[in-house]
This record gives sequence, structure tokens and C-alpha cells, in this order.
Amino acid sequence: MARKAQPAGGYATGKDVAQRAGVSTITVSRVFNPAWEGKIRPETVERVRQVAQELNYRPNGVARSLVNRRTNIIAVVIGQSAGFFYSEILTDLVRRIQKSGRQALVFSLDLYDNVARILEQVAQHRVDAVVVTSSALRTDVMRPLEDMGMPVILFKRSAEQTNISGIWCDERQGALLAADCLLRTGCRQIGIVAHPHGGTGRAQAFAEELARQNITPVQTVWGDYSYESGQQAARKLLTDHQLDAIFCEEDTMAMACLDVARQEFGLRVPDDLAIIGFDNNTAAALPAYNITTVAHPIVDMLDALMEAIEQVTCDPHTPVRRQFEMSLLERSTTK
Amino acid sequence: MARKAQPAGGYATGKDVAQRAGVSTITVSRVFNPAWEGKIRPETVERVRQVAQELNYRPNGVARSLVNRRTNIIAVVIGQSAGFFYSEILTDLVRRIQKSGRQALVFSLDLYDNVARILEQVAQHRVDAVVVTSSALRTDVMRPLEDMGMPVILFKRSAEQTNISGIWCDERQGALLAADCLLRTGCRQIGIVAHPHGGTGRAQAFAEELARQNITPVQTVWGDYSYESGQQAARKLLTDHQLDAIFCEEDTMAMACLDVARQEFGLRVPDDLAIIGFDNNTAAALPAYNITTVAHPIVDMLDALMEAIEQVTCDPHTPVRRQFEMSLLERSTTK
DNA sequence: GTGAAAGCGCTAACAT
DNA sequence: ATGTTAGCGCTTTCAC
Repeated sequence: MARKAQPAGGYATGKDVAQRAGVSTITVSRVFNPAWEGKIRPETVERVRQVAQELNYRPNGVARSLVNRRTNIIAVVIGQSAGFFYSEILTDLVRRIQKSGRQALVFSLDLYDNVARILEQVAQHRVDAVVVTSSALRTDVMRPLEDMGMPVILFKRSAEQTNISGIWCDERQGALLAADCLLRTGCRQIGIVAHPHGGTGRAQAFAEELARQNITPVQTVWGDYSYESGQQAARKLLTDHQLDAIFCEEDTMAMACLDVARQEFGLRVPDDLAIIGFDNNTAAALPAYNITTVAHPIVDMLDALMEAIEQVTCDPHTPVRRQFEMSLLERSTTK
Repeated sequence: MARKAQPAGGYATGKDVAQRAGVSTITVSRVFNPAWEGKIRPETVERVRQVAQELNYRPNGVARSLVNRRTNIIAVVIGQSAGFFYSEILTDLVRRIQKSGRQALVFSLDLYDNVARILEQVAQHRVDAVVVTSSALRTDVMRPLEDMGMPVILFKRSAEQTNISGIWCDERQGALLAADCLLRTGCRQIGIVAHPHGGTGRAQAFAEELARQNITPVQTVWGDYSYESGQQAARKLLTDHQLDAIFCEEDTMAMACLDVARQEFGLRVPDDLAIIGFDNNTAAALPAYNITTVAHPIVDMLDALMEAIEQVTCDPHTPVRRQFEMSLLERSTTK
């Protein structure tokens, strides 16, 4: 095979192909550009393709991006408290992006301190848009990107306080659904597991709704969306009080509560204790958990996101903003 | 703020900064190049940085890549039967890549037919290396990349039949561990859930080890690594036969077996039925499942992968190949 | 310490 | 239907 036909060190270029095929570089360019389909003499196309194959030539996407001022790359920034939820969303999102003819450059934030550096990398890459799913990220951190004029789309995190593009849910409304469910089924001694600066306002909205019905949450304890923090939260709540319900700001913590309640406190769920989570993780839907939870209409949201990407890559200066409603999935941890 | 100082439509360039700072473009380039740190008069640096900030200037990574012949991007190709396993690996991997100063361009394969097209995109992007974790991908599909001279590293999938770079496990040895465990604890009526063309040889090695001890598996049924396929497999096995153990080629299916055995057949695990999985999913480790499983030394493997990336980006023509041993995590689904 | 010229690989605009 | 010219934004010589 003609494996070694390229110039040492690098890849074959359009010029290499052009010379060997006896045409100009622009002709090679056109052969590999769908827009010129059919506007080049078939035998020329044939010859160019032939030589290209011999040389293992592929158009250099980097050079193309430079000229076209479009990379066809979407940056996807995911948060550190990924848990089960974001990693699922991630693969879905990547597939959608791929299907739209683009590619996903994925960034994962684990610590606060390097966020600026990472966003700096995003900025330098001249991606066509940035999708941010990390709810732990304060919006002002994204200012450098916005100031550059790089389109930012917040996904599945509140964008209410800003005028950036965003696809999010009315999480207060979701929290109301949870509160209603518990109150409706007779729960009165209610504990809450919340993130100290989750910024989602889920627990707050939940507590407010209880208050409207003259119920005060027995206790609120903190968790960081990890399974372990959920365990500790549950131990604390169930040791200190005689509860009949726990509301968790996130499913992974709800799963931990369920395990602790059953295995460590011998409670029957939902008879002795009801548990409601938030987010509809894949894992929470497993039969051994089957957690009642407040769910995002994730498919619709992804549809909206892809539309937003399409829009925003055409006109970066008009933000696309859509809010969705949440729904309650009543499974087996509530009556 | 000087938000609108850029030329219409695009981003500020080094030239823009140079003009406004009264220097040449090359000086701007140097100010933003770490290698020139300290070799430029501090007041020049100061002035350039000042103007750059006013203009929201960032060096154009695309242009840099074109000149440097390095994108600092690693392509990561993940398979369709992602389940819980790959999505976790993915976020870990992305973080590692990030920490090494590179970025991850993620591709997800869902259907067989567009694989070639997707790999074509990978090829055009001039990524510094390609990491392939999809075990459903036949190695010959990667030939175009290799022929181009683009470094491919197989990760967590057998690379034994090839001479491509790879980081993988001795899955036969892993399967032996599972077989030993079941036989040692007195299991004799053993069912198997395998992937018809998983190509991992896990079930085969498992069966061979049983044979060495004069045991024949009662039945082998097929699953595609999904939870649902695991359910069906379990129903079939447990309806047809009186088993005392099931070996699953993958954890998600083992979880399904556990649920079906407990909830639909009223079996006690591990007393009535032992279950062993493979891969050590995060979900399989949850207390409500706590599946005994054959695990990859995933941290070591990621370390090795990052080393391999480092190597291969320097010298693309010397493959880096390492095989690891697997270990048995005895949890609560075996005696 | 800084600059001028050339070129990375490609394509838009204008020829022919 | 194909070629020429110029330039995308940056960096690498080689000068000064």
C-alpha cells in the first residue's frame, strides 16, 4: 500500500494531491467541498479522489476552520457534581451535536479555582457556541466569553437572573409538586436535604409551599449531591427526629436516604417514611430504588437546546431563552 | 466597557491589538506565548495586555494549531452500549485530558452505519491522538486513521489481535476469577448471560474454566448490555431451570438479574442464587445492588492511558501496549 | 528587545 | 470547468 507517500512527519496536503493529479489546489479543494458537487468534470473528480486515496489525504479541518471562521465545534461544560445525571445527559448531548454535523469539545469542571483557566481555553478555541450545564458555576464567570461575543447557552440550570441564552426548568414549580404530593398523602413531619449553595432554590420553594399550608419542615441538613453526603444527611435526620417524609434536592441523595432508612433504621418505605428526589437520574429509576422524583422534560429540553445552538450560531447576539415545566414521577417511595 | 471594539462579526485579532498598542503583531504573539516569558520589556507586555483586555482579545487557537501542527485535542470515541460504565469513564477521562493541558473532542457511536463518517470527521480534525473505548468497533474500521499516521489508542478493549497502541485487561483471567468464586462456593447449576458478538470472550473463558472442572453451564442466553435485555435473560434462565448461579458479561445485566430473581421469582441472593457481573459499574456498587463483580484497575489504566497519550503524541509510530490484570470484588451477591 | 517577510493549508473572489 | 491571487491569524526564521 501507499502508506508512506506523505511528506515526513505530517499529513498529505491539498498541494501534494494537486501536483500528483496535475490540477490546481483549488480544484482539490472543490472536489472535497459538497457545495461544488456536480460542478466539476467527473473525470477530474475521479482522478483527484484516486490520488487523494493513494496519499491518504483528508482536508485539514483546522485550515478550513481558519478560513471559514467556523469550527463546527460546540463546547460542552459540565459540572463537578456530575453524579449519574450529567454523565447521561452528556452522552445524549454529544450524539445530538454529532447528528447536527458538529462536534463536541467537552470540559469538565472539578474544582473552582481552574474554572477561569478552562474557560480561557474554551475562548481560544473559537468554538461556535458554549453549552454550560454546571449549576455550580456563577454566571459572572462566563462574562469573559460573553464579552468576546461567543454565544453561551445555559442548559438545565437557572438562567432567570440573566439575559444569556438558556434552556431551563421552573424548579420552584417542580418543588411545589413535591410538596403537594407529600402533604396530600398525609406527611407532616418532613425533613429536607439541600445543597448549601446549590442556587437552585428547590428546597426553599419546597419549604415555602409547606409554610403556605402551615407546616414547618422539621429540619434541613446539607448535602453536596454525592451519595455519601446523602447517607450522612439521612443518618442525621433519622436519628434526631421521627420523620414521615424526606425531600431531597437531588436523586442520588434520595437513593442514599432510601438505603439508610431501610438498612440502618429498618424503616419501610413509603409506609413509615416517604422520600422524594429531584432530577430523574437513570439510577433512581432502577427497580431496587424506584424513587419518586421531580423530572425535567429532558427530550424536549434537548430539542430546544439544539434549536438554540442552530439559532445562536447564525445570530450570536440574540439570546434564545426557554423555560419548561417539571413533572412529578410518582414511583414507589411515596404513598 | 469596550465591548464593541472588535471588528464587526468576528473577534479581535493580534493585528488589532498590535496597531492599538503601537507594536508589531509578532510582539503581541510573544506576549501571549509562555516560551517568551521575561524576554520582552515589561512595559511592552503591560501595554499589550492592557489593549488586549480592552479588545477582549484571545489568541486564535485555530490559527495557532495550523502553524504549530498540533491541536492539543484528543479525540475520544465511546461506544453505543454505553450504559453506566462508559459514561463514568468518560468524565474521568475528560478531566485527565484537561489536566494534561489538552482538550477532549468526544464522539459517541450509536449505529454501525455512520462509523466511517464519524471517523472521517476525527481524521479531518487533526487531533493529536484518538482514544477508542468502543468494544463494538472492529479494529479494521480504524484502518483509515492508522493509514493516515494518526495515533490510535484502544482503551479498555482488547487489542490483543492487533499491533495498535492499547491499554486493556486480560479479560479471560477476569472470567477465571468469576468461575473460581462460584465453584468454590459450591455452585453447580450455572447460567450465563453473554453478548452475542461482544468479542470480549468473557463468557467463553468462563465456560472453559467450568469445563476444566467438569462442569457444563446449564444454559447461555443473550443480552446486549442493556438493563432490559438482562431482565429478559434472567426470566428465561430462571423459568427454564433451577439455577444456583448466574454469570453476566456485564454489570447492568447482573443488576437486572438480581431484580428479577428477587422480585419476580422470590429468590434470596446469594443463598438461593449467586450472581456475578463484570466491569464494576458505579451503579452496581450501590447498597441496594452491591453486585459481586470482576473489576478493571481503572485508575492504573487511566494513568497508563495518559502516559500512552504523552508518548504517542511525541512518537506516533511506536505503539504503546499494556495489559492489566483484573480483580474480583466479592460483594453481597455471592456467598 | 523588537520587527519584516514568509508560510502553515485552505477557500472566497475574481479571472479565464 | 478550472486557475490565480489574496488572505484567514498566527508563528518561525532571520534581521536589526
